Amino acid sequence: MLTLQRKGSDYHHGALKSAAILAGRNLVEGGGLQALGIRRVATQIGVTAPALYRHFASLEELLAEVSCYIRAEMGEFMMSRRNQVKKSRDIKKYEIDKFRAIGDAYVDFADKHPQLFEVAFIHHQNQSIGEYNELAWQILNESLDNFVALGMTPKQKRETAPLLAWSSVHGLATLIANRAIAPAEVKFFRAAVMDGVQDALLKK
Amino acid sequence: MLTLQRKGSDYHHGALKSAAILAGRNLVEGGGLQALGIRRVATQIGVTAPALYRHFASLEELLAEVSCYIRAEMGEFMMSRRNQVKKSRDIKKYEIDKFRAIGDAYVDFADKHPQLFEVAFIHHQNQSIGEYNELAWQILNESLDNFVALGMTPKQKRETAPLLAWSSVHGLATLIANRAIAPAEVKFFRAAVMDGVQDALLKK
DNA sequence: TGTACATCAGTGAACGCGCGTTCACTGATGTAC
DNA sequence: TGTACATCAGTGAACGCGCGTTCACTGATGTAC
Repeated sequence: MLTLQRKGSDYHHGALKSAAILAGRNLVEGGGLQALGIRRVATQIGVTAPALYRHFASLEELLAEVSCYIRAEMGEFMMSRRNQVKKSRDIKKYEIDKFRAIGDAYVDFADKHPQLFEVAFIHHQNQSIGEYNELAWQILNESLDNFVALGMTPKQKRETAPLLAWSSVHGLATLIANRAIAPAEVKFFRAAVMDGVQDALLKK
Repeated sequence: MLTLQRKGSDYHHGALKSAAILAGRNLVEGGGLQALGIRRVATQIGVTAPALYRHFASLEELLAEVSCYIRAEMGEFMMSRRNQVKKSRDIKKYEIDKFRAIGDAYVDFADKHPQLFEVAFIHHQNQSIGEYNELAWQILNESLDNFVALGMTPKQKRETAPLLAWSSVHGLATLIANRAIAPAEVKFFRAAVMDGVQDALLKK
C-alpha cells in the first residue's frame, strides 16, 4: 500500500486534529479500544506524539472525540440507508420499510464494524441516549411519530415504544458484535428480534 | 481493612488457581477489564507473578477463566432471585412473576456490577449464547417452556421468544451498565422494556 | 515410624517493550509597519 | 511590496512506569522403602 508520508510541518495551522480523530477511528476499527493510543495515532499521521497535545489534553479526550465521531458515522449510515428505501404506494408499508431499514442498518453496522460499535458506546457519563447518540435517536423517533400519526401505533405507546425498540435492537446488535450468536443462527435471530419489535410496536 | 497476608508457600498444592480467579474477578469489579493483570492478581493474592504461570498459560487464559466465573455468578444470581419468588395460587401469575424475577435479576446485576457485566460478555469466539452462558440460557428457557405448557405463549412463538427476550433484556442491561440512561429515567425505561417483552411473549 | 529422595509449586532477578506525558527548543506562519 | 517580529504548532530527547513473560533457583510436599 502506498502511504503518503507528509512532513509534520504540513500540519502547521492545518488539519491535524481531524486527521488524528480519523486515524484514531481507523486504529479502533482494526484493533479495538486497545489499539488507540497517542503514540500510535501520531505515528499514523506522520507526526511526533507531543504534537497531539496541542489539540487534545489527554488520551482520554482523544478517545471521547473518536467515540463521538463514530456515533456520528453510525447515525449517518442509518440515515442514508433509510433514505434509500423505495417509496411505496402503500404509505404504511413505506413507513415500516423505513423503520426496518433503520434497525437493519444499526445491526449491520455492529456486525461489520464490531470494534467501532463497542467504542461508540463507552463513556456515557450519565447522558441519556437521546443526548448521547443524538442523530440515531432522532431518526428512530421520526419513524415512531409517523407510526402514531398514521394510527399504526397507539398513542399511549408513544413514550415507551422507542425504549423497547432501542433496547431490543441494541441488544441484538451487541450480541452480534460480540459474536455471541453462532453464524448459522444470525439470520434467524435477526428476523426474530426485528419481527418481534415491529409486532410489539404496531399491535393493539 | 485487615488483609490476611499469607506466605506464598501457603499455596503449595493449595488453592492458588481459584484464589487467582476470584482476585481477578474482584479487580475487574473495581476497575474493569483494564484492572486485570498477571502482576496485579499476583500481588492481590500475595504471590509473585511467575507463580501464576503454573496455572495459566497467559493473561488471556486467566481472563477467559475470570469471564467464565462471572457468567456462573450471574446465572446463580438469577436462579436465586427466581427461587425467592413467592408461590401464588394463580399459577400463571406465578410463572410471570418468576419470568420477571429472572429479567430483573439480569438487569440488576448489570446495574450493580457494570464492570463485571462487561467482562462477562467478551470473547465469545462464536459460541452461541446457549453454550456460552449456559445457566442463564437454561433458566430463561425453563420459563418459556412453562409459558407454552400453560397456553400463555403460542407454540409457534416458542423458538423466537427467547431470542427476542434475550435481546431486549440484554440491550436494556447493557445500556444501564454503560450508564446510557439518565438516572431519573432508569425506572421508567426498565418498566417499558420489561412490560414490552412480557406483552410480546404472551399476546395473541 | 523414620529417612532419602523425586517432584514441582513457588521465588527473585531480569528482559525488553511501549506507553502517556513533560520540556526546552525551532522554525514556519501570519501580521504590523 | 518588503522587512521585522510575535505567535504557536510542531520536534526530539527524555522521564518514569507498569506490563507480560523468561529463567535458573529453592525449598516444601508427598512418596517409597
